[in-house]
Amino acid sequence: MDISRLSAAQLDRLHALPLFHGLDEETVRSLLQCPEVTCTAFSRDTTIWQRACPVTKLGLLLTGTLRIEQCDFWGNRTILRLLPQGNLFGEAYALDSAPLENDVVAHSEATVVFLPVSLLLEDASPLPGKAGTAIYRNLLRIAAERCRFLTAKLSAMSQRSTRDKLMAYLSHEACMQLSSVITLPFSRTQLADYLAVERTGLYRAIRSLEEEGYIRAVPEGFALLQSPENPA
Amino acid sequence: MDISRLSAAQLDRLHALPLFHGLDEETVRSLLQCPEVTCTAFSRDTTIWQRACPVTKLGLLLTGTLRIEQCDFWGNRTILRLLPQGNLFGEAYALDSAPLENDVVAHSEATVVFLPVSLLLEDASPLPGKAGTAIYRNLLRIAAERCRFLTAKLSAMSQRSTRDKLMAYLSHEACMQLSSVITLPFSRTQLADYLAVERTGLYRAIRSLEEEGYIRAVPEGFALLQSPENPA
DNA sequence: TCTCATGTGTTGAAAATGCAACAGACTTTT
DNA sequence: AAAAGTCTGTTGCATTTTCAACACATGAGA
Repeated sequence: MDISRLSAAQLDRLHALPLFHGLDEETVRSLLQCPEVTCTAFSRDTTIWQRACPVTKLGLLLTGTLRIEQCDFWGNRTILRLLPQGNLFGEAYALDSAPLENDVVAHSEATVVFLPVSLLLEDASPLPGKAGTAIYRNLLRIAAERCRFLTAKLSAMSQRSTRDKLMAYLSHEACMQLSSVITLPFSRTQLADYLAVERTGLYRAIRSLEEEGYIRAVPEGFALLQSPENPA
Repeated sequence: MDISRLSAAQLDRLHALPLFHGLDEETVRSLLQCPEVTCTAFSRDTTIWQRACPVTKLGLLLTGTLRIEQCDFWGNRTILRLLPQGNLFGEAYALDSAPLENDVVAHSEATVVFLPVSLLLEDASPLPGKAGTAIYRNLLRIAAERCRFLTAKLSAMSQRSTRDKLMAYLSHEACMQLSSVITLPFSRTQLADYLAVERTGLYRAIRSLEEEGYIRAVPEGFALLQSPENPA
């Protein structure tokens, strides 16, 4: 699919991505019109990239959802995460010329814009100096944010029990949302998947924390209580 | 402590860091001699950075070990990880002006060189054009590698059982080491901490995988077997 | 309206995990 | 050479987690 066939709304959405922050519209447009920039539509369950393949392009997921999968040594497949619309993917591999460690599959119909890293980073980049620096800075921001997110998740997941994972997660969310009353971005079922615990076990943990007065369920989320209030 | 009081060996070690890859010695030396670059010695258990403080410098751990800690909403402290000599730290926060989410403490006596990000990234950076680009590229590489590492660890930790965490870890190591016979970088006790599982549970998992013929213990590591060889 | 699918919340029983305690091998210190 | 410390590997037992099976509410579609 040709990049020029994208709708104006799609181009606007592309331009609004954090990757292009600080770049003027004209620069982005001319970048996207380079012949090396491609746009492909994938139908459901099509493999976009496979493990071990060298990644030289950044992927910009314009529409649809992708699935990051992994097969282990013995052939067992796991779904690592779903990538919603608007996300950048592959940057951790493309920026470091590292072989891909998992498979990227279209989870629904999806449209992806591929941007060769050489266009952005090489000395041959067509970007004028200022714009090149802005892209670098944006990429660094994106990578830094990803690291912080992964570290936070890892610190919750390092807890031994479901109960402690939940507490770590809530605690972190309270910091992020700057409030001791927090709104969950997930359903409870999704929260269980996110924390990689059994849904039913999560319910049990919620109940016991409530009974001990550490948290209180509120619509859409939880309130964190400073110390046990109504000990049984 | 003045940067100029560092020994030649220490300067060499600094220069060899991935952050300065591709930069000539002269550039690195002049960068380090900027008055904004500082070097501090910390004694054991001193807090270097505290949660929520704005981080504007990269830390280069020249000697010693640091400890990354976290306190949750209810005051429980956890050690997230230890940072060995030679590591860069704080970059995920400094590069994105994000407030720190945990505490950094000297685990042993430690020497740290602080490099304000403004020296590296701002338009006012004293680095000549080429060198500035090289630093950007190095920072991106470092961040990308960190992301890949964290993602890999997260994918092992997302497994529900100790057994599956171990299999995921071994499977990944086999890929990295390009061999089905892998060398562990840890003792088994450390491996248990790394995977955030009980040491004794890990032993049980190892035994059962061995009995079922999936793996075989070899000196310093494990051999992965394609399929059950000696089913009980 | 009825059905089908999906999310919520609960439970009992089986299996896995975490904990505490132990014995042996090996090092370092005294 | 004895003592103290650390790392390995094992086990029993209490607790937690998972699994499978429920009942119930809600929303979409026929």
